[in-house]
Amino acid sequence: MREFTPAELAFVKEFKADELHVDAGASFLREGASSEHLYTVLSGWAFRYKMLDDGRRQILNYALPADMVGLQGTLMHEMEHSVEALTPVTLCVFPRSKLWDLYAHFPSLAFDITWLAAREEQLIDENLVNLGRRSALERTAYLLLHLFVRADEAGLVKNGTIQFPFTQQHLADTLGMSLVHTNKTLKRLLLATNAIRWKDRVFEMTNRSLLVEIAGQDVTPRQSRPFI
Amino acid sequence: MREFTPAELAFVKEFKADELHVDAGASFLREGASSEHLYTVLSGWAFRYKMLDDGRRQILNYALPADMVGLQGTLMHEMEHSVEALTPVTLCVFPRSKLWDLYAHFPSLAFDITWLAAREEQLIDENLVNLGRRSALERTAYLLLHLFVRADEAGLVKNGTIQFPFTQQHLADTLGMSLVHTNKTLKRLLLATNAIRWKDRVFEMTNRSLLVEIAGQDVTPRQSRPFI
DNA sequence: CGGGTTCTTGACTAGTTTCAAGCAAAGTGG
DNA sequence: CCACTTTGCTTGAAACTAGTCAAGAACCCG
Repeated sequence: MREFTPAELAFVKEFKADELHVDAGASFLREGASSEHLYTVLSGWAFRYKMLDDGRRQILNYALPADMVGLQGTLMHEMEHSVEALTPVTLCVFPRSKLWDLYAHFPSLAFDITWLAAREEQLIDENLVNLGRRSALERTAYLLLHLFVRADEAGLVKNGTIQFPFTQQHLADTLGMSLVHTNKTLKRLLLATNAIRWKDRVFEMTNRSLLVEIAGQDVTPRQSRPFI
Repeated sequence: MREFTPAELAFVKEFKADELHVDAGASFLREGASSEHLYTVLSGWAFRYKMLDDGRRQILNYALPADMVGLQGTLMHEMEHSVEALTPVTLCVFPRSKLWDLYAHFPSLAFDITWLAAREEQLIDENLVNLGRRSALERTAYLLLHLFVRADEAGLVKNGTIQFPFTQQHLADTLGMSLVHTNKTLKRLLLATNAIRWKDRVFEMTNRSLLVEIAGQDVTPRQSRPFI
């Protein structure tokens, strides 16, 4: 992450109106609502999702510490997706009203926000390829790889191991598959290959290169990124 | 689209380094390349896509007049997707080097760029839900609705009719389905419902509300948008 | 120790891909 | 102007993949 100038730092400090704690399972941004705020995740996992009228849910992406959510709602009239806390989450709150000041006076920060938006788009693009063009097994392997790398970037991996807050239902809703089929695919991945371990909310990649081979493509971590 | 101030207008004019013509079928931005330029589509259709190593292709989204492509490649080190002209396309070229000047001196334009990025994200989000959670029939109906509305926004619809440049392979690669199944689904949509007509590259929506009913959700057009 | 949520499994059904072949329209070159 | 090739569309059958239903096991929490 790049260094701030003192002026930027002062502004960002003031920009940060508040800190917000959200319980696991609570949606703090909702589709259809016009959001007054923009958030940066300081700790915990959240996910962006959309629901269809009949209850089908699609998880679009996950947000980890240093990720920003709610920009769409701030720029457009209303949110087109919801965001739910997967674990207890701490958020940094930016009032929408100050976003314009930021653009007017701190172009470097404005640039960073655009960077973050472009990065988010990149992640969804990858997810889209995953759903559209990969088989269930490849898809699942790729998602796990993706989540592992992102958790690693956020510093959540400790000796090859992460605290993994997902239920299989979450993965199913991310992968666009049914719960049952996700379970069976996961089992195939676990037993047949032994490339991963996942038990009691703890996830471990025991054979990364094998997982990469199954996924058909590696996921490379970001070198640097802005943090606002 | 909002009005520019004279100063903005002057800058944008100068910013526009060049105009570029691309033949149908040519990829003018490529995954893995570091792009020196940012483009705005002035006329024609293009599409963003990603390829897997074995040749599978996923189309991520389409770009119509007034849409911007290549922002990711300008901000990041390299492009993570390619862009191909679907019809002959006219592009407006912005040199990457001037993007920073734009942010520094024209915050309103910077804001517009962020708006466009957020809008693009919104579209991919919708596409993701479509692939992940809708059946083949719903999915196809929704895509056609989506394309029709966007073409309409861009002023390409003339008495309920558009020049439709897609092959069924394009739709298949957008929908994440095989060509054969796309063909059969399309036929089901055509015959069983009579909600659309598509022949000789000309597309017509003969029964919009029925199509909406099949898709399970309507697509509402944008009211206003920036254009750079 | 319940009672709820999550995970697991098998059997059955529905949806989708693959393969293969034929057709139609458009484009190319002798 | 007519073979000939190419590209895109269409169709049926067979094989495979994924979803649904149902029920039981395991786990977690108060």
